[in-house]
Parts: sequence; C-alpha cells; structure tokens
Amino acid sequence: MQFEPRDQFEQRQKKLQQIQALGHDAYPREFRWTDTAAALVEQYGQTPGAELEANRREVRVAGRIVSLRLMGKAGFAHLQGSGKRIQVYLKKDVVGERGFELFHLLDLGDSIGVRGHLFRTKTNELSIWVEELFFLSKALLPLPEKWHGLTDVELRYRQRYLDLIANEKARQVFVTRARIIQELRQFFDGRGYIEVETPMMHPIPGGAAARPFITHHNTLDIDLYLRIAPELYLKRLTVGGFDRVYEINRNFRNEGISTQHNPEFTMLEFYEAYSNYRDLMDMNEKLFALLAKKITGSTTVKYGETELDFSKMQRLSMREAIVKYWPPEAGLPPTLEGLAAPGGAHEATKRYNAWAKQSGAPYAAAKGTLTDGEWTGLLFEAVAEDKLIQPTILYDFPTDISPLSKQKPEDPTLTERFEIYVAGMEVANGFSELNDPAEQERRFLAQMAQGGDEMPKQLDLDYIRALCHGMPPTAGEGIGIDRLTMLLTDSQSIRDVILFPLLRPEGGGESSSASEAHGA
RNA sequence: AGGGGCGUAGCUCAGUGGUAGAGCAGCGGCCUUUUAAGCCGAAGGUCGUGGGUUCGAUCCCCACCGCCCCUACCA
Repeated sequence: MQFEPRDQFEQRQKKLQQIQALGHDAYPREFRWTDTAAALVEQYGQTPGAELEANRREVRVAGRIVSLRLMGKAGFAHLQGSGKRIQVYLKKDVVGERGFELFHLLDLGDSIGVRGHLFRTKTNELSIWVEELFFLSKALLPLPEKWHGLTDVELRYRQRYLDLIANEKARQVFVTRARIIQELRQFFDGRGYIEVETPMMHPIPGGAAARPFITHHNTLDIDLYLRIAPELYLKRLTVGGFDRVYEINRNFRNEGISTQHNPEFTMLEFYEAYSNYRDLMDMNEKLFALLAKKITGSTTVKYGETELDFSKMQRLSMREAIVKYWPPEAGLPPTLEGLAAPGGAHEATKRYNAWAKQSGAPYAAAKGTLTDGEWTGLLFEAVAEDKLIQPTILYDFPTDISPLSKQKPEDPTLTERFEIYVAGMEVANGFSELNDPAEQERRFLAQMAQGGDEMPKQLDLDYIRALCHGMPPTAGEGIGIDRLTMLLTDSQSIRDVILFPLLRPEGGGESSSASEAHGA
C-alpha cells in the first residue's frame, strides 16, 4: 500500500504509531456523542458568551479536523461534522500532558472526538472548550487545499469523498437529491401508489429505444440485458391488479456520455390505472410546482442565467411547437394542416434544412427513409427542442415514434403521449398506455422489421400475453431524477448530481494502438 | 465517433527556447484566545507519456493517454 504524496503518507503512519505508543487504539470502535457540529451551530450560533458561561453546556462532539492552529501550549482546530464546522480550543493545562501530546500528533483530516463545554473566544466565535480529547481515526493522506478546496473536476468525480469533504456545495446537491426523492415518494405514497422493484436484468430488453448492456448468467448460461426501462414489467403489475405502482431505480443505456447523459441514470416510473395522459399532465403541473416550492422555497427557480417558473406549464402539441419556433429566416412556417398531410413533415424539414445548412443552425439529419411521424419528431428536435426553456408540456406525438402509446381516437397517426421539457432538456415522458395486445404486437413487429441497434430483436411474448389477460386503461410516465435534480440544484452537468459518474478507469491507458506504437 | 480546450510540487496556480516558481499542506524550531494565525529554517518536480525539430525543449511540431466543452446517438 503506497499512495502519493509518499512522504506525507509515511509521516502520518509514523504519527499513528506514536499515537498507539501513547496508549490509544489506532482504530477505536465507537465514540458516544451528544451533539453534531451542525446542530450546535444551529442552536447556539447566536447565544452570547456570558450566557454560555452562566449555563454551562457540556457536549461530546465528533468530526474531522479541517483546520489546525497550534500555538505552543494551546491550539485551535475546526471540526467538521454533518457538513458544518465548529471550532475547538484546547490547552495543555486543561487536557494534561498526554492529551496535549496527542493533540500534537494530529493532522488535518484526522477524526477526533472531544468532551468539553461551549464558550466564545475573544473574537466571539462559538467554540468548544476541550476538557478531554479522543483519537478516532487517522487520515494517512492529506486533505485538499484548505482555501480553494478541490476544483479539479476530474478529481471531484473520481474521488467524490474529497469533494464532499471540501466543497459544501457538492454535499448540498446530494442532500437535496435525497430530499427530492423523499418528496416524490411522499407524493405518490399519498396518492395510494405502492413502490415496487422489478428486474434490472432482462432476458429481452424493452420499454424504450436504446442499446442495452449485455451480461451473462453462468448457471443458466444465458445472456441478460441490463434494463433500459422498467416499463414492461410495471405494466405487467397493472395487469396483476396493482392499479397504482411506481419504481425509482436505475436504467442502463449503452450510449454516449454528455452533460445530460450518464450510462446509468435514475428514473421514477409510475403507472395509474383508469387515467389517461391528460390526467397525468394535470398531475405533473401540480407535482413540479410542489417540488420546486418544497425544495427551493419558491416556484421560481434560478437555473444558470435563467429563471424557471414552475408555477405554470406551457402546453403545445408537437406540431404547434414546430410552427411556433420555426425561425422566420427559414421562410414561412409550415401550417398545422401542412404538417399533418402525407409528406408534409418531410417537405417542411427539407425547407428547414436548406436554411439551417447555410446559417449554421443544427439541421435534421436523417439516415435512411423515414415515415411522416419520424420526420415530424426529427423536425421538432431540430427546430424547437432547445428553445423549450420554461417548463413545457409537449403532447400528441406521432404514432411512428411511440410504440407503447395509445392512439388518438380521432387521428391514429398521433398518440396520447406527452413529454415535459425544461431548460431544453427532456425530463419526463408519459402516455396513455397501449393495452390492445393485437395492436401492441403489430407495433413491436414493425420495430423489429425496421432494425437497428436500439430496436428490439425479439418479441416479448410474455408481455403480449399479459396484455391478453386484460390491462385496464392506464396512464404511465417516467421522470428523469438526475435531470430533475440538475434543475432544482442549478447544476449544469449531470455528473454534478450523480455521486460517482462513469469515467474511463484510472491508470489504464494501455490501448493496443499505443502499445503497437511503442513497439514500432 | 468528429471539432475545440486543458494537463507544471500532495492541493490551488504563476512562468520561460538556455538546468523550475509562489501560496497552502507536510517537516524542524518559537509562540496558552487563533481563525486563509504569525515568525525563522530546511525539504519537496522525469513540467501527462513517447517521438521529432534544435547546440539546447517544460515551452515549437507529431502521436498517444486522461479530463472538460460543443456536435452526433440518446433520456
């Protein structure tokens, strides 16, 4: 075992031996504390020193040493516990020879416990007058720099534990993330939902269009797929009579990494029998406003340069969004009727692309021949998606790109599906669930016929069979927890809301081309 | 995958075609109310890796590795 910086590592090992020589356990088993640093700062932050002297408050507090100022026969340190710091003051004639010797052997990063009482220093800082010092654990490696903290983003992600110690904001993001999930559970539990866990290893990947990760089960000798969505299992449960279910857990998609994408990400997915997509839209408006209010204190939330207003949501059909956000420089916008007509979306896309290519705007790149619905979806993404900054419910998706959604009775080319966009990001996707087994089979087979990495290769017959047992009319939705957390914590990258985002493994770097180059 | 940027002490960062610098952390010493404690002293580096140009490269060029950003795939 050797880690950089080696000299400090060895130095601290030596100190640990000296601490043992003083009669302390190198790795003690417990410390009985009465208060956390955070609670004391909260409770006594304003209490005057005279009052602290008059009613002596005895405390036992544990924490990590994050600052250390040793002055001859006395010293100060800050202990960090539950995210907050409290100062401790220690002098030789109070803690005694042995206690003070131990104090001398402490380093930044060590865990200690103290017994003492609260007081205020000359500069009026709330502090603990230490009467007894307890050694709890040695940090063999140094903390990040005390003033700037840890700013190297790579180190912040790879060694998140250091980020959490050094950067209060980072800690706060993950506390908020936990609160968001708690609020969501409360919301759905309060509406009669039950929380379930469905398989994360699937024999047939399904429920979304995405490339799966493949793994293998040895005893059964079968390949399994890390799930790309829990959808098909959750709907089996609505068949089984769980009329309101939700699951909060990971999905895995073998695709690119970006500020908005991590290969494993957390989704809340929920299904509600006897409701349709309009019911969910209404529910979402309430949910997002409630969450913003509970988490940030206001329905208006700062995100980067903008203010997001969750008190209301704009509603647009996909075609309306194309018309609304069509850039005037690209000529007259298409009409709703034009987009609905056969070939209309393709024609509009060609006009848009002609302008986009010469102006440098993102254009709608298609591979292969597309259906009207696919052109519509593509055109929407190019024209409108990144313009949807304020919370927007986008609805009525083409059937061609919505294989699990129920069609609109008056127009089978469209489905009862919506997505919620905020800050240009898709954060939710919901629909009236297709529960006609014959139609579902047709759609699955059409997907398979279309081919491609992200399309199902195999028909999920058991799912069709489940539908044949009858699924009540049901509305379902998925909400991306990571992106939602980004919005409510003002985080610009998904890596800032995932504790351990996927990075290339450290120290690898022995690619075959590199070793060939070395050999040549 | 393509384009752009970055990589110097443990951390945060300067810097130059001529043998490498600061602050913090660490080490030795002084200091019993300090707080980015202070003062004195010593130490710490294959300047991401490998090639090339050059009398000489941390600096210029190329390749590779890693990270970040944008685009593409996707949620």
